[in-house]
Amino acid sequence: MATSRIVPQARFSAQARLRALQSEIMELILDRKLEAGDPLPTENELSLALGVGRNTLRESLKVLQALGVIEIRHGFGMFVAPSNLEALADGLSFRSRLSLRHRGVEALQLIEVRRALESGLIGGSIDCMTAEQLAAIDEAVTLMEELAAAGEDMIAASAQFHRRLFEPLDNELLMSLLDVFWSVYSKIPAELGMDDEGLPETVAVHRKIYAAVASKDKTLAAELLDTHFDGMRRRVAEVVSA
Amino acid sequence: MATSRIVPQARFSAQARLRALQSEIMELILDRKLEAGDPLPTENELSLALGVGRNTLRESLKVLQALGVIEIRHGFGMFVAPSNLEALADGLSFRSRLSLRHRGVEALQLIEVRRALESGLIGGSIDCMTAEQLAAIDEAVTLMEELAAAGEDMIAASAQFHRRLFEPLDNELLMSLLDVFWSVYSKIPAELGMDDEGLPETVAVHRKIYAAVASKDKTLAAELLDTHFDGMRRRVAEVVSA
DNA sequence: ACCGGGACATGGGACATCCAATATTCTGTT
DNA sequence: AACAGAATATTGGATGTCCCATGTCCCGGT
Repeated sequence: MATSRIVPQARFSAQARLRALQSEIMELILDRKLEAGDPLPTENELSLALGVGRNTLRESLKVLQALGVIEIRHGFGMFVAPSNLEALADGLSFRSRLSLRHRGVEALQLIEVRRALESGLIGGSIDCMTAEQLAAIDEAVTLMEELAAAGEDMIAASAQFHRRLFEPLDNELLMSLLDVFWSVYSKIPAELGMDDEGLPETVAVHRKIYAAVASKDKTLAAELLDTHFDGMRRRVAEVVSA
Repeated sequence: MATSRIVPQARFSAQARLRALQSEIMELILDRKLEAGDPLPTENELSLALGVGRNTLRESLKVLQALGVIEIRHGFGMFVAPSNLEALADGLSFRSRLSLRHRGVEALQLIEVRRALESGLIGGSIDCMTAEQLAAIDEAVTLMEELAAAGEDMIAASAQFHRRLFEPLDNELLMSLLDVFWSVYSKIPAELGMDDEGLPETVAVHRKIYAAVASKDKTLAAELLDTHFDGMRRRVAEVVSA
């Protein structure tokens, strides 16, 4: 191997090479102090700068796009993306669906993590909740009740409810995570052929949670969330084991 | 034939097309009832089956690889991947570094989420912890103490400690999330120019947490974790606001 | 009979070169 | 001044070609 190859990247495993390329692009963004919304060099410039073919570069760029690092606009250019973990939902969702074919372990894990997050953070959210935000939660519950009465799908309304529960924390990361979990969770009933989100009990629990939050009862709110997710967990477990 | 393909969802943005292609591949995996470790068709077969060029297909495949859906082995083939969210760390980590650069709010959000997760799940972990797992935690604390005494870097040891705390739950999703958070968190001190993980107080807190876990005191363990992360939060907040 | 090395087949990795699709920007006409 | 269409820049996608990594298998040596 004394033949010191001129090749930029040594003969590391292919996976490592691709990741290295991605890292290089990210470093380039950080080095040039680009911020969200700023344009990146064009594909041609980048492929030249990094010494790789445009096609190889594009593979990395698409990955970065999927990871939510950059935004690619056809015919215009590439830009540093604003925060959003949405893309991760695809991978997670796929994995959960795959797991549901066996014993649903991943789906159950997802619910467990979500339970810990929501019941663990509700206290802090109650602390800094404004009257308007409380009213927005009330509104979401009311919408759920109406949809449930009409027998319509209320998964989206439920998501909005949970989202608004934690808006006071002003924590984008948490919001993104909740969105991801929700988008995965929303596919579970369809995959299992169950329809539990429409149950009147579910709506009632949400109403109770709202009441607890409104009365600033952190312990009760946390408990209710716990039982809510516990119920979900049990239902999924039942269907899967059947 | 492929030429006169009327392109079902043609007029959607290119982004949507790429995502659709990824979905098609995932559907294909699910339809064929492939499980983790099973081989996928070759790139050529897939590009033929899906009616796209091999290059385009590869872009999607690389994305799926990054999302942890498939595993690509050079010269051998592609396989349905076992669980691993490691790749997601790249995106998260990048974004956090981007935000640390000016505001550091995301760092605070990250710590908050981590606090909720760990203090919310420690109880369940204590419930199903074996003697061996407890011993492993003890070992991790001891390692931290030794490293701290020697004045060496103990971030990795700290990560191992937290990881072992939640091993009893056997929740891969949680483990992956903790890894992600840790990989981001480990970059915070460097990015902000602080060096707090080496403090003797930190080690002492970890020892106390171990003691609480060993005595099955869920409440105390959760409290200690809370204060631990709260301390972190305060230190980061100081540096950021300075 | 057993072991090892090398040829071979398979399949992913990388690149160059087209051309198509599309968003922005400029320009010319009204 | 305002609008329509052309020019341009940039990404999207397809194809062909070659390279290289990995696994398999045969064949020869021991």
